[in-house]
Amino acid sequence: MNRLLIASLDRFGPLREGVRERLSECALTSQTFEAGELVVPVGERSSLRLLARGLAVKQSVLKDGARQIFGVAAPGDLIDLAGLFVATDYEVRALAPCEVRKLGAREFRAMLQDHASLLAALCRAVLTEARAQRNAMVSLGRRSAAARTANLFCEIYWRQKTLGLAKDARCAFPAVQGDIADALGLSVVHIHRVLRGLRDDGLAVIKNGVLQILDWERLVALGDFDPEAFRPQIDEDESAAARRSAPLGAGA
Amino acid sequence: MNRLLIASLDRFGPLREGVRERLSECALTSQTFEAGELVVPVGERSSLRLLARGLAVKQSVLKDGARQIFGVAAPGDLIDLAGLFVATDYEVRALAPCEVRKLGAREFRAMLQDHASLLAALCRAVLTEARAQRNAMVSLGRRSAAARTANLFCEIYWRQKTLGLAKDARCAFPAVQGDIADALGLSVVHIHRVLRGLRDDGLAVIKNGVLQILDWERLVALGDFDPEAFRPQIDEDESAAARRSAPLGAGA
DNA sequence: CGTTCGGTTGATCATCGTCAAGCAGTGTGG
DNA sequence: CCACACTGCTTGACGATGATCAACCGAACG
Repeated sequence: MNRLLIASLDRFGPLREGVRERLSECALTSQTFEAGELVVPVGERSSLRLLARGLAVKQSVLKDGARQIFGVAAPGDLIDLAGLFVATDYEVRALAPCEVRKLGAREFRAMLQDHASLLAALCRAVLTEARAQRNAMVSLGRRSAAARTANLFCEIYWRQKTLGLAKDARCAFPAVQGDIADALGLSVVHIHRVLRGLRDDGLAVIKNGVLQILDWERLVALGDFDPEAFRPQIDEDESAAARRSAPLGAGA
Repeated sequence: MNRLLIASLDRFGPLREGVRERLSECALTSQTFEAGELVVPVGERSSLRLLARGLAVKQSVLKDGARQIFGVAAPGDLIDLAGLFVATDYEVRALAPCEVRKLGAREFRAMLQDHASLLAALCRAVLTEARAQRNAMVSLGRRSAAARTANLFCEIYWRQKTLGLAKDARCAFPAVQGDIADALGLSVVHIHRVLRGLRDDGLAVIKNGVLQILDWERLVALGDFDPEAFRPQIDEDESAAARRSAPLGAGA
């Protein structure tokens, strides 16, 4: 039951052995959400929530009703890192039916006190999130509408592919055009035009919540995509050393 | 000599007493940079660098020569957090003459092993950076050129004011129009027009590297500025408890 | 004294947003 | 079974925001 959580934290590892045991003994509450439901509200205090299944977005709704999406969460992602020490400043909303596993706040905070390697893993997870955000900032600030869209499609596909969630150049992306618009700082109408452009040019198609990559190379070139921006920020030396001393990483 | 570093980390505290002692014994190398000089190159491995004096920007230069600025660093900021566990993905460049104090990588990493409270402080610092980035994402994605500029001016002024670096509604902001453009995802020409607009409307003026706020209320309203986005992500409960048990925070 | 850098201005143009309308699929209640 | 409403997609017309191009100015500097 906790294997996924441990494997996910291990992505940002190395986790010391004591933590794994302790984590595997923890009670996780599992919750499911329908598409469109609010998974984490703004102002929530974090309790280490893991997205186990489905897709969700981290977003903020502005005073004037506009929305900005900060990132898309895939299975294995910790979705309330922003609330680690204070209340979250964004909300999480399900894009598709989701399963979320949650560690109690008290238990979680107690573990943080005892286990530095857990804190280190979380720190790396936050760094990874920050890096992905910087990629999005480049898109928002300096890339054309088509390039932004291509970059987002590359991200969505690439991340799911590394999780084994893509096949035949297809993966899930159950976002409506309004979601894509709010992720890329564009209008719905314009997103529609860009989408048609990508389809006409044979780069990618999105249909019925499924993203199909037609020409990966050209999509990467158009979107200036760098997979490095989404790699977990693990320390190569340290993690290699840890793997030697404690063989067997709980595979993803 | 190390007092500033300790005070700065304490902003993200609480730091346990042992860490403070250990930090105060560490040798810091101090470096100065002229305006325009490269302070931290891309791909550098972090060694806990503190901006002690001056202003700098965190930025990335794209393949096509375009530039995106991710944030402005003020005195007391840790500027190479992105490289905590891997190589930095952005560079840091001095906006004004800067003084940077740097802890050696080996020493720093050794301390991280021993002192969980230092790691926690760094984690909070990273969370703070991530939150500021999200504010910038909202600007880039959903705010007009004038609102973006107003928001940036509010940030620059507010942060320096909380450090005691502003007086008479003035603070340092030695950025050329091209810098502001690259921070806000706009062109130099357009920034110039926005700047003139803000001046004509009596909101703010920037001249000779000095930002002068003329009407804070209206600037905040125009920029939809929320100071919360820049508050250090300390845990209110924990830090209060720590202050009780270990009175005396080395004041900023 | 020429060069460079930054600021300023105007003219023109492209990207993208807004408005408006129509269409398809889906669910709902009469 | 059939309006009806609702949501999301599509398309066109129009306009605004902001980019690009070009030129000039002033200050700093070698």
